[in-house]
Amino acid sequence: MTGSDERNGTVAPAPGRKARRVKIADIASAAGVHPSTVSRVLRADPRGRISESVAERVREMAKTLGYRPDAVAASLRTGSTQTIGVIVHDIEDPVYPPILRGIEQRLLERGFMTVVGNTGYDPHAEAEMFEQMANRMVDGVILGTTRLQDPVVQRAQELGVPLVSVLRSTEHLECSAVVNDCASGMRELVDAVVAHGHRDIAVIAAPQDLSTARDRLSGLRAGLAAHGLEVPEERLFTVERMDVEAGRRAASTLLERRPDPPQVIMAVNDLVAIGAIQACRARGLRVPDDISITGYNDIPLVDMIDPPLTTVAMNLSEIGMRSADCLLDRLSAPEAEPQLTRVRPELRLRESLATIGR
Amino acid sequence: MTGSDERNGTVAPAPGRKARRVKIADIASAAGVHPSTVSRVLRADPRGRISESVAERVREMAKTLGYRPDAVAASLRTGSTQTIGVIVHDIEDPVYPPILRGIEQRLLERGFMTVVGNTGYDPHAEAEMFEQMANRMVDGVILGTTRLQDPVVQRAQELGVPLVSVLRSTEHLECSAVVNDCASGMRELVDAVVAHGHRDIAVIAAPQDLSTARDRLSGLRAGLAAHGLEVPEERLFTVERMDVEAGRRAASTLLERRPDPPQVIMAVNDLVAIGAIQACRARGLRVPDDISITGYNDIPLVDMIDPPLTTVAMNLSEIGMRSADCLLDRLSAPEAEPQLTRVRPELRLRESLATIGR
DNA sequence: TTGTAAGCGTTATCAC
DNA sequence: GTGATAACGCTTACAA
Repeated sequence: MTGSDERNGTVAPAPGRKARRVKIADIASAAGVHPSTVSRVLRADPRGRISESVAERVREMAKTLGYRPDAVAASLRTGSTQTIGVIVHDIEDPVYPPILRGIEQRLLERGFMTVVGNTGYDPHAEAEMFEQMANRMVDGVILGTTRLQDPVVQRAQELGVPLVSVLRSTEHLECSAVVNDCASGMRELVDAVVAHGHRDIAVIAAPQDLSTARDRLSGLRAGLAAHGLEVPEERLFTVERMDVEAGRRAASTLLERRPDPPQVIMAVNDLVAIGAIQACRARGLRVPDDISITGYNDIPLVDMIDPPLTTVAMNLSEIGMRSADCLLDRLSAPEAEPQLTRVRPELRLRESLATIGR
Repeated sequence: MTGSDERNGTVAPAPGRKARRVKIADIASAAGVHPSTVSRVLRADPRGRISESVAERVREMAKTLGYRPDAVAASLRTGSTQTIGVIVHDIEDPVYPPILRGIEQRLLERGFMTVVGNTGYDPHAEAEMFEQMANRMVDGVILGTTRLQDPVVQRAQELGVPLVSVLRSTEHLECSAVVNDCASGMRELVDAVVAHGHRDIAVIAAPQDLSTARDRLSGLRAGLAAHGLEVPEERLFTVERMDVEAGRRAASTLLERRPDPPQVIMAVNDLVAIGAIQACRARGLRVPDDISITGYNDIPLVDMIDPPLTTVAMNLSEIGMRSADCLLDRLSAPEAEPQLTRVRPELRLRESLATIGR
């Protein structure tokens, strides 16, 4: 029974299906006014002032007839769909859901809907998806798959499609971006690692064509440099994809290569860190007694794994909301200069990082 | 450079912005044919057969001018947006991303886009969201928030909007649904619990207005009955929301109520189970030495927590794909009878379930 | 095989 | 204040 009273007055469509949809013209003739008047009333158009009596009658009629505006027709006329597109690599990657939630929440407040597309890490799919969305279905795009040089960003400029990059940015900030402040997060993490007595540090990084991966590595190096340390060549490894399996393989390689394991493995993200933990265990190392591991992201449940993972928590839903704000700004001011917004993350110290007696 | 050759022939819009968008009429006059001919060529309309020479010329022109079809205009004309809506409670709930991925993947293959909406567990938001989507923006809806009696399902019928329920179903199958086979999953789990020697079993269930919650509880009872067991009133608890916090509170209450803890707590899902683990620990109980815990869902990382959680893995992406298939079927055959599809889950035995010596 | 013309439902811009 | 009218860009009978 909840909410059913909201539909009071709605004429149930005759059981003989497919009741023709009520349109503005129907309301107009029922209320004895012109369609344009109805339109003005329903959109509360501030220009054409309508007498309250007519407005009342029209609203009444609209409700009685069960009028539902046709968003497609309105879009064709106005050139705006009140919809924005979000492109992500893989919605199962735990960084995306909180971002999407932030985006969606903010957009909904402003009357926008959100269409989502997965690329499955395929640049071709990404381009294709963008084209589809750009074909007038969306008013703008939030790109969560941005590479340092990204053809999609360029294409968006060609087409004049408002675009904001989220989570990553392009090399020369060709478009506005809202990112995590990876460098500062990494520095805090490095400070903690060093403060725990670690000196022999191995790193599992990711391909440097992603700004996140690059910022994390450079932040890490900067942090170490501040302590007079560095990452020797043979302690630096790279994964192609940032998942558990890749982390496991990289850590295995890492542990094979030298007889003595490092004191700590700093992974480019939590999934890779988890893979590293598994690889260490597989070789009989205890974590964190024999070797410490750090991640990045603080994805759900990493505080519950064994051992709880030391990591850096991005403020993902905030990043999402900011990117939505940013896109909405661009819709109203398309010519504005691209802006880079950095959202600060927070260090999460947990048991996977042990203190080393010196 | 990848893929840029695909845009060969595209005339870069003059730097003097806002190049008017190329439309079918432009191609028509450029190619010296009628717009309708262009339309037929571009949609590869099988009826109006076009001479290959004209077709060739038109395609050529379209490419040269950088034509991009206007999806909105086409939708207004055809009445189809090639878009479907998915409504979920909270995209951060880990059950949804794999489902969305399955849905999106399948729909994309068939040329559909996916718009997603979060309700935040608010029935009013759910109804609102459905109305928005139904206002001609989508060809159909996949509902992931279905309650046993769901006004949205009824509303979809009124409006003639094709709708498929995913993950849950309505009481009397008013619409097609693709669900996990909760009952059979629970039975398998109960068999395992009993086989491990447990007899004193506490249950944290969820409100029975969700079909999943109901099916799990009835499956659990049926499973126990098969072993001549039951859940006494004082061992049955209910959480309002299925998250960690609620699980923690329920388990605390449970442990307070009787001096002796049960041998095992079977939680309605993994998050609740994790809350239960935390509550047990907070009261000084070791898991699984002093008390066993089981979950349901096998969300990411529950195999990595301490202790690894015994649970049941739904086949979520398959559920997603099937629901997409089901919706597409309904688009072509709207009058078909509602179908219930059950997808079988798999038991995941892990350390959180200990063997009890008898 | 191709052209003609009539919309799809809405809103913007005029007039009155 | 309200009405008339013309698009928005595309598709599709129907004609030729």
